Amino acid sequence: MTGLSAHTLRYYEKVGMLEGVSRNEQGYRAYSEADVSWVQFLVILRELDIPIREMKRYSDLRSQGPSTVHERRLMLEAHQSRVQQQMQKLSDNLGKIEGKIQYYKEMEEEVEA
Amino acid sequence: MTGLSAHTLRYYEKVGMLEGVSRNEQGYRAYSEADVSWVQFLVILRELDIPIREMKRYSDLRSQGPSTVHERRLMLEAHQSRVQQQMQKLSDNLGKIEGKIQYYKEMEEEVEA
DNA sequence: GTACAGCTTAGAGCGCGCTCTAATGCAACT
DNA sequence: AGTTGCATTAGAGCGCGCTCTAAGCTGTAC
Repeated sequence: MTGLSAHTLRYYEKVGMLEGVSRNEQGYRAYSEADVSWVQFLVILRELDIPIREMKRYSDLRSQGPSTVHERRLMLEAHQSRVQQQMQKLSDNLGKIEGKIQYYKEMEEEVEA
Repeated sequence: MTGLSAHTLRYYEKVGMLEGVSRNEQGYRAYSEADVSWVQFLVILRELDIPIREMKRYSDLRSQGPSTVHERRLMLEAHQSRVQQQMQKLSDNLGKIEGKIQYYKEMEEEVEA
């Protein structure tokens, strides 16, 4: 449901980003819908290249309740602008690569001609 | 000039992405302008998250001369489309984060009110 | 003369984010 | 009763891309 392996879910729990997962009679984990949504959000953060310790920090704030909403927003905004810069950089570099590709295409045509 | 540390330049040389750097009388490396341009290109590839072994493969092709131009272009095009997809994903995820930020803003306003 | 800065090398070490192992236990199927 | 399959845990291991160490050599400044 989240695309993460069981191993990775255990790991996320171990580092403290995933707390309060309930257990069934046999002691097996029973993930709630809320757990799944939370992990899905963690996956988004991970895909934005946010380091585990930042995700952990965010989790801790979330556990502390609504009083931390402002700080959480600041964190998200900081990463938002970081990712925007990264995308700009990727775009610039893609442009340079595109130039090289065009150059190679010309070379290939000359060889054919 | 490239933003890389001396250690990293040695490392790139060791893994075979940077060959034929000439030496002066004392056996010290003397990087040519061509060397610098090449390293700057490697830095672009690295910033596009191209793995070292791919960069090494590209270097090997380059060493083999103009006959490998076509294959080099294919490699660049493959990474180009991969990066484009990655940027799309980043953009999607930024949208989700933006939604959360707006939600937090509303929560903060309600607390104030 | 000697201290210092900066180069050389092979190889060790590190931080990250998983990923896997090994030993054990429980539940269901044959 | 035995086999299979999936869960549990603590902790080890891995691949990546550096990053640093240690020991030694050379040229320059004082």
